Amino acid sequence: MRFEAITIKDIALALGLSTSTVSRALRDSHEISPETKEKVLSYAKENNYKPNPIALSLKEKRSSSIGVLVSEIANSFFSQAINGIESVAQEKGYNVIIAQSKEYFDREVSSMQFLASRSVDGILFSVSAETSDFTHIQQLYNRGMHMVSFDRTVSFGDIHKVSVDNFKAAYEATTLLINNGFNNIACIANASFLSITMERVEGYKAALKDHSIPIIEENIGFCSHGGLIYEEVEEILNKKMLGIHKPDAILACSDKITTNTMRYCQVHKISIPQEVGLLGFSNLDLTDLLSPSLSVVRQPAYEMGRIAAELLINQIASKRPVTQFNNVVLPAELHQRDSTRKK
Amino acid sequence: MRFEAITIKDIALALGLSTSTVSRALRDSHEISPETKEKVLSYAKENNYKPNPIALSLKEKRSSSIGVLVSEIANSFFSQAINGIESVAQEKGYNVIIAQSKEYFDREVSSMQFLASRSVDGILFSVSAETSDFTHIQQLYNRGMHMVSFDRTVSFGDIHKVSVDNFKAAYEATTLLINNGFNNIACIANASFLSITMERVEGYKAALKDHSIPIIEENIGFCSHGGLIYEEVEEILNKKMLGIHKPDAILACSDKITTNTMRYCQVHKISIPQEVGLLGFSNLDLTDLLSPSLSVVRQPAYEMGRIAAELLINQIASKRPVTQFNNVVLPAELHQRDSTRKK
DNA sequence: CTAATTTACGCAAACGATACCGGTTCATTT
DNA sequence: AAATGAACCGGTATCGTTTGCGTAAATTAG
Repeated sequence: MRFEAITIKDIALALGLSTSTVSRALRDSHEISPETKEKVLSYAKENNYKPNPIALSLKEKRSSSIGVLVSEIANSFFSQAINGIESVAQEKGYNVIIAQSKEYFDREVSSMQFLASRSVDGILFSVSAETSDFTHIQQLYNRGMHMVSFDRTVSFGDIHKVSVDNFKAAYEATTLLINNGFNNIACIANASFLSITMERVEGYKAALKDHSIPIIEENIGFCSHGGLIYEEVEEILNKKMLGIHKPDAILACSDKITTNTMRYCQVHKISIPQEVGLLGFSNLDLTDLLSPSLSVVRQPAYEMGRIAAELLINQIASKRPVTQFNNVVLPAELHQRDSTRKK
Repeated sequence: MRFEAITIKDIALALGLSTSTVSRALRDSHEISPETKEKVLSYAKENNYKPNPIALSLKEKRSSSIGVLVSEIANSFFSQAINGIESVAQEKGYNVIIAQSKEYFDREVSSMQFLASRSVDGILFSVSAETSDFTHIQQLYNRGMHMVSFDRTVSFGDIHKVSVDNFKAAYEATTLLINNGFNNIACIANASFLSITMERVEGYKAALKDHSIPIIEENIGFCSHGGLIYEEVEEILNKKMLGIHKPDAILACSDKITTNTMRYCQVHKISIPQEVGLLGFSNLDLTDLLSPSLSVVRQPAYEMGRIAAELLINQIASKRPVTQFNNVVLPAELHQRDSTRKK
């Protein structure tokens, strides 16, 4: 037994009408008599008629679904962002179809193609750690796909973007470390070409400069695969912690890097904040329960998801082609806790 | 400019063939000459032809998409499970459409209706904390919707189920607490009628019984809204911790309850494990970095998602109606850490 | 009372792809 | 030489819905 719903044809047959009359009655057309309307409407209600969205999609050339492409779902920042996206989509009657790149460029390309081929009306995306080339995105975009870039945004111009003020967040985080007495601060960031990486590293550098602290390039590390696996972060931290300029504090520039750095310190018995201070970007909601409690930059992930989804759906629903592109920049929150408080 | 893809009709027109010939050529039918096939195939490749999945869905009466209904995406267990589901779906060419109940019965019903009305081919679900009545699920199921129940399973019979051995997990967790010298153990669980709650509480009780420890009903608390918000857990813990039988250990029976219990102890300055031991179900991957490091029951969430998705997709693809229903029960992992080690 | 207009509905095409039912060539068999 | 049968391809209905157009009956205007 297959799952089958009642169709307009069934209603027409049952009531001795044509499908077009039924269709118009359901859409409350003026050229259907009140009595017929009433008959159709009540019959439809009784039999729980729901228009077939697939037939509608074929006809209207739109699917009422949006795709979301992120590097990893099981990541507090992205799952919160998806949460926001889903809430807006639900309100506006859209499906959310999710796909993951797992930080691989190839998987990003194929996932995006997958979404496009599944006729989503638009795509919300945050690029993978391996993505420095945006042609696959731009091609899709130029062919008319509605797209909104969030978090790790793209460099080309005419597209809505939603992110936090990464420069300011990193600047203030670094300043906090400096004000707490740390002066040899390492910065472990994501892949070097990502927007968030460049902005955060710039904020880090600017804070050092404004406090007359020399910028040491060896103090900056990049995780070319997003710090997704522990070993990647370990390798980079080994270079810093066993190097000549052993830092007295670390600024960890993403969720995964932060937790993996914490793990590194535990594994290698490096005490925080005595031996090294730690401040990380993180959206976990129990960073205050960690040992030590962790100073963090928290991004408004849920809000970012909501805004990005609203921009996308508005763009999809807009009659005229959109020419005004927003670059929404939200403030991040800085929470000071024990991991940056020298005894 | 709208996003438009090339269709079979375009190919037919360009090559001076009929749509049916093109269709057959693309599907490698034997009744198309090799030359024609070659022409069609190369033209299709050149112009990046992708069959329109919506048209296919309408014709074949299947959408190649599955729905996932969970209480909350931003929850480590569910995001990992969705991760597993998505990986299988990707392999088999299915979309994953997600919906959240937020632990509300009403939202579960409407979300499930939403998924059904969007013509998903099947639904993977874990019921909300408020769901004691399964008629909305059973109705959909009886109308022929393919469904697989995971984690918080349903009570009716003929349906695939995937879960962990909750009884055993709770039994062993409780036994660990007992063996570590705790003997007045509170159990804070999810809503009382959920499968996972009943099984875990039974496991807890059985362990007490087997160790000749009396079962005190006041030591058992239920979070009727899943412990999603802190205040709910706080209220229940207040009753236990300020009551007559103040427990010396707590078994927290879900992700959210575990972290909120930990938060409670911090807020109320209750030292773990000195004043109270804590062992919780949790799928966070930094419970070892908490203060103190947390003893946990960890569920194979990714694996559960994979298995559930495979069962569902196999059922969808099956020609004959499925009569054999699996009840997959996986083992959970018990990790002993400091939160259960009395000094 | 005729002519014009309105009302209320049906017919059929369209969206993209598939599949059944034919039909037209040739080559092979009796 | 006629019949059979592959081989190859086109026409068309179909999925469920919307919509432009056509048209009969009913109403109104002149």
